[in-house]
Amino acid sequence: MSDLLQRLRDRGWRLTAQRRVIAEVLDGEHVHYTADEVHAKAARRLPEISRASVYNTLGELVALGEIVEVTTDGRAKRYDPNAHHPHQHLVCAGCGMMRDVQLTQDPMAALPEGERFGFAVSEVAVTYYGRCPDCVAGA
Amino acid sequence: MSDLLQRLRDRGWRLTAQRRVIAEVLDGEHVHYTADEVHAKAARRLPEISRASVYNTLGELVALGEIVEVTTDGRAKRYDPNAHHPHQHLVCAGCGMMRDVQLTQDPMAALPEGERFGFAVSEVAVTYYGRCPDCVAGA
DNA sequence: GTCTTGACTTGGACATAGTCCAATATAGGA
DNA sequence: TCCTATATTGGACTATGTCCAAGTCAAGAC
Repeated sequence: MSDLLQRLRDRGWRLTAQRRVIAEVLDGEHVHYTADEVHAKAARRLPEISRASVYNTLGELVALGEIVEVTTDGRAKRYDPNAHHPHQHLVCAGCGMMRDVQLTQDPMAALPEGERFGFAVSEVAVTYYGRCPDCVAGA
Repeated sequence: MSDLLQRLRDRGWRLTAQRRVIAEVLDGEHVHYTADEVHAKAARRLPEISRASVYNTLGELVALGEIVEVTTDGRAKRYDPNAHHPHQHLVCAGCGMMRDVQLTQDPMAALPEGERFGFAVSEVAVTYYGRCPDCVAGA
């Protein structure tokens, strides 16, 4: 993620303070923040940053393939900066916490040709649901 | 689905006109309506039905395991009455249309023990994304 | 058939997540 | 330093979903 700003500059992005702060917030190992969480964390460094800029920037980063939008429940979308390493997600049904997981089989291979109904299938998302150790202990 | 009303009655449900109409709307082969779509279709038969009743009834049916709530994008949740036959979903990124699909491998088997991080994993959802024949032709 | 009662329904206010837009500010090239 | 296309801003607006007090009604008791 450290060279993200360089890649964006190479693509003709204007490097504003807002974009820089948002990129910094997303820089981390197992980060899956909602747009509002990104906004709150960004605002600690740049108090006047607007929600609109956060939504704009996240949308642009998704379009560029630098981050991935993840929807697990019907709540807020989360943004996953680990876009360059294919992986799936494990979600706690209690607290919503998310972890990246690696599968031993390619899920795309599990969908036979006869079940594609003429679709041009391009992506697959696998989400596991359960209770994290904290929520199991708490319940 | 035809015996759904009987099952509900057996569980002590009051059989109201609203619940009957909602159950009828959900009765179909490959139906994946949003709550608002269910409300619109129900209102054609029972014009005074309220949105609150639709949300209440759908929530109760989900809790009873008679239908399954499906979230694919960040938009409205969809409700899948095909709850008694395990399956996954294929979604058109263009128009949002959904199909049920059967996989050749159990996706739960693809998550090794070492990737469970102490979670009590109970469910898995696999969603394939692509473009349906109509959207491919239209684009 | 009528009564009774607790479960169900209703409309509207409220909450949350996200989008849109016109006015303003600014990064970066000339 | 200036210019201008691009980015940011606040606030209004939309979509989806939740909550609640008041009124209604299904179905068991008689």
